Amino acid sequence: MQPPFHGLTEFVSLSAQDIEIVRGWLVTRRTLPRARMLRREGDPITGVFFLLEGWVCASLMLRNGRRQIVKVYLPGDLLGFPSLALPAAGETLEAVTNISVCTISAPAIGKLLQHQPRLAAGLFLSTQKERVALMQKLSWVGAASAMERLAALLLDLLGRLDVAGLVRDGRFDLPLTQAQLGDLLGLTAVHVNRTLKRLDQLGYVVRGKGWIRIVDLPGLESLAPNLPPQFAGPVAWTRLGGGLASQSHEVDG
Amino acid sequence: MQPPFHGLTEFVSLSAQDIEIVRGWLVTRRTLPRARMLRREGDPITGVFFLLEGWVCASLMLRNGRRQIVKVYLPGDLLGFPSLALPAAGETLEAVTNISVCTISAPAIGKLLQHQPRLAAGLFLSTQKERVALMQKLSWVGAASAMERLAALLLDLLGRLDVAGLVRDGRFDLPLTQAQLGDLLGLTAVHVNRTLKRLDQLGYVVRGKGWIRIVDLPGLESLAPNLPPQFAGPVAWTRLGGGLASQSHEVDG
DNA sequence: CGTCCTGTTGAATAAAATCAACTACGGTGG
DNA sequence: CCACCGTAGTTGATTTTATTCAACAGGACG
Repeated sequence: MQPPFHGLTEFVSLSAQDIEIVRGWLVTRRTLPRARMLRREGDPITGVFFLLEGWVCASLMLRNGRRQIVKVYLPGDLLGFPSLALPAAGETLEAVTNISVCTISAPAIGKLLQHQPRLAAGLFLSTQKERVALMQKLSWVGAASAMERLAALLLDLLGRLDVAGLVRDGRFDLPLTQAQLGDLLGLTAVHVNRTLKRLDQLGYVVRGKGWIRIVDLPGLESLAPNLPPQFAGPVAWTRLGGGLASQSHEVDG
Repeated sequence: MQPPFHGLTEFVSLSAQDIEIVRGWLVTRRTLPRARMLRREGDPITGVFFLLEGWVCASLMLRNGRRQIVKVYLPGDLLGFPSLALPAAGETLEAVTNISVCTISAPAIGKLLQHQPRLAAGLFLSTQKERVALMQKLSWVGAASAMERLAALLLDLLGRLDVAGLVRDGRFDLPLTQAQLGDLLGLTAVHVNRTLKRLDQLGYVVRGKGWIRIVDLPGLESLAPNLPPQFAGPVAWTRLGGGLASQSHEVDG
């Protein structure tokens, strides 16, 4: 299987050395079974992960006993970056399915940030993209009804899985339990169940065990409170592919 | 007034050239009145902002007519980075109070990412910190009661304003209206009002017009669903202050 | 064959939203 | 100077949405 590098080359074109480094990550590849924790909140920070196959979710535990899943990671995603700013992990990373991941040590990231400006810029922009996605998720949970949240989530997953080549005829695997969907959207499992049933009855989706099919895409899109943002792509505002520009600290108002 | 650079030096020590660049930002300083938009969702991306004085909030509009404030920025914060990954702004930036800001053009950020590895690494980690904060906010909105959300928000503001030297005896200015607090926490203004009143009556806080005082800090902390995370600080996992290390793509499992 | 997990459904309950007044306040303009 | 208006805060009554509690069905798995 071709490693899913689409996320890394989205914003910048990598140098030969960059590519060599990324390929180097692959030697750490290993598989983990469903429900295994890659890390728990509070664990010391060892590094980050590159997900090759399967689904992973990042979650926070709250003192009131509830948990919030803050992100579902799909093949090609980089995991664990937020905790780099912390002395101990701020998020639990749990395999939702059997997965295949690579490990990248924190010092390796440090060296990369110092010596591989292209790759570093790519990671930087990729991180900003994650922030945008997180902001949108916050807007779903904070300001949308259960139906709107579910519609937005399904569209988000559809788009991201499509990029990874994991959608056929609008149908994709959905390995999350309804309880996990609830933790993700700030709803109870019971309410997720009722809402999914309603989406089904209204003809938006068809459900099977472990999968779902989007039947009425325009309908779902009109239900969703916002659409997945368009990203800038490699021809961004900065000529990161260009030669060495002047180092003057150019500033304008 | 000393410019609030505490956020920039939190993770890395800057080189002389880095510092020169940051000081260069200050020449773009300007003031804007309360309620002025720095940018609207959909505007073309010109660059990012460095907030010197006042409060700014970043928000998303939803199609259902509601809006979600995703972040309140305080003096010393860098604004607008997430939209660098987008062709058009993904967030509206609005001055909550009269403010003083600097502008940094997108190409300037691009050059910085290529040629100033220290500063770039500092911005990178600062961005990860923002992600952690956003993840926590998502957990409040998705999995906490109105009282818990308000307690967590007040503690967050207290801590951040304290760093900026804007707290005296537990009291700080709170220029947000109750409607804005509602948009921030995923509640209605009416419910924010009732909840604040309850926090007051229970002896956690004292309110005045435009300010609030935290009277029972331990009490509020026990109410909050999670505490502000500790950040790694300048002695992080990576020797960004050290000399040039080998460029080998070090990886471990 | 039993047990656990996941999904499903119903009934009762709780939390927050909605609707509607009303107050206080600051600014604006006559 | 004062009347007026819009904004922000407050409170009560009612409704909606989602939660909670409870029970049961189907499958997977040991």
